[in-house]
Amino acid sequence: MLVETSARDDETPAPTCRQARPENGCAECKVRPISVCSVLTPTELDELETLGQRLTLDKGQTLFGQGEPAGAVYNVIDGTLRLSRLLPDGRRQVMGFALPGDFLGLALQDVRSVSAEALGPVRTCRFARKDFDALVEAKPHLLRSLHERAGHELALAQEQMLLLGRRTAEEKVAAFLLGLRDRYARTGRSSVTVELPMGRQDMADHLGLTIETVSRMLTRLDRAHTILIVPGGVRLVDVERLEQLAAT
Amino acid sequence: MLVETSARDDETPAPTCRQARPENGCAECKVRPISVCSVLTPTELDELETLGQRLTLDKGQTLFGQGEPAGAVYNVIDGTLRLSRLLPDGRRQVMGFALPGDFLGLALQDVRSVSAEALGPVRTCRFARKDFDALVEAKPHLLRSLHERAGHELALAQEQMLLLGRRTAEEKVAAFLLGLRDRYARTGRSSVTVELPMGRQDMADHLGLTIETVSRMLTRLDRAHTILIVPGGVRLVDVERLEQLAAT
DNA sequence: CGCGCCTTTGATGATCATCAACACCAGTGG
DNA sequence: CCACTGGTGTTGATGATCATCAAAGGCGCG
Repeated sequence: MLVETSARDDETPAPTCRQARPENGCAECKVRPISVCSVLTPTELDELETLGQRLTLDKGQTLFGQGEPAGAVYNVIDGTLRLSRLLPDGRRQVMGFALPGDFLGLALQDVRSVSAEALGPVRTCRFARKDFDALVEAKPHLLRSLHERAGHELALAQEQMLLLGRRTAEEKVAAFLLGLRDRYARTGRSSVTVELPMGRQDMADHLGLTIETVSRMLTRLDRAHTILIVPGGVRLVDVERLEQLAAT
Repeated sequence: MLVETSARDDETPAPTCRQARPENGCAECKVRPISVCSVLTPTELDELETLGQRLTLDKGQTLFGQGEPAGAVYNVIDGTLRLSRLLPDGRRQVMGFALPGDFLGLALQDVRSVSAEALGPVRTCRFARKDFDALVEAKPHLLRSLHERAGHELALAQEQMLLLGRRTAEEKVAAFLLGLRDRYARTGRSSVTVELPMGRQDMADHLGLTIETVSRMLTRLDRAHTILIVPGGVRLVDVERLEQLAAT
């Protein structure tokens, strides 16, 4: 989920991040085939390579914060980020999680509407808004690709609205697990074991529940042998039952 | 809210709709300045005019249904549409409402992910997907405009997720009324009286509540002199109080 | 070992859903 | 003219789901 906004001027460097040139070029980039870059020709990739900057975050670090000017866009290369919004009184809604291959800054807006925080070690490819805008201006097929991704985001957002508005706690958890499995599958990592890089509180804030309810629903599904809770994730034992719970 | 998908091949004509050539050209179109068409030059407008078709719906008629191939895109000229998604067991989530100036089919996808139904008499401008795609292909600035709108939709969708996941019933209703007022304001119709073309059930399905709760919250706000319920809508009496309830 | 953090589990309670009845209005036909 | 009907909205009584409050269990790490 890359629900994001974008920037106008150059950006204050992300507060606490190490930077480095990519150790290898875009041509060998692990996520190129599934990222926006997949629509670029080799020549265009060379162009892009001169603009991009590798940027690494450690667990808990903030890539950008809600309300900041959006001075850059990012490709996620490795790791997971939490995209969240805060209400003034501290209530939090997690809009989604960004996985490798996702693009942050799709909406090309000027102010961040969400914060992005690393859930573990994260590697990204950073482009200044100015540079990226020029590129988009010059390459309509890149814009087209961005727009297709935006359409996909919109669909995910709708799915999430349906979930938040009309599903029970158990259905929410089931749908979340299946959705995550599907996203992993599309990026190659297909498995009955679904890794959960986020904590229970993050899941709760994503599903509109409390941490206690998430925990209870997971143990309920576990006790019913629908899933099996394992360190760092869950194993989907009875996918059919999960799909029945999550029924679209 | 135009969260929508799009079409590939030509579309089966909307079930029960009268069709007619626009009685007057795009140049005089009431919503042109606020629609996607605002980015087109007079020459391009002429081009567009040969492609568009006026399409009128009566209250309750369906413009398109969830799961159908998306054979056309639409500009809403007049009236209000409800955009909704159904769960197999009948639970419904209203993703949003399309107002004059809104564009349906932003996402340029092949299958409709939501249904669009007229809440009253509606006039639209219809373009076959095929034609519109060709136009978008040829005019990058049109694509850019669509993308900007998509970004705006994404922001609205996020706002709605926050509302659905983390707000109380009273806050939901307050935020909904303010949001509607703001949308009316942007399209010119600014007023302290907010028209509510949708029924209570539609509001409930939009806010993740039941019809009874919506009704109760409205009367509660009315009794507290925060709003005044009037035929066909509400008058916002204490906007400050509403904003405090809706606090972003 | 012991401290901090996250998660789980239990007891209680509030919000909102459900069930039920009634009011209101428009349209229809006696 | 008015009773009748169906649709929509309001109000009240009751109840279920999920939040809140509280405490203990597990785990990594200094």
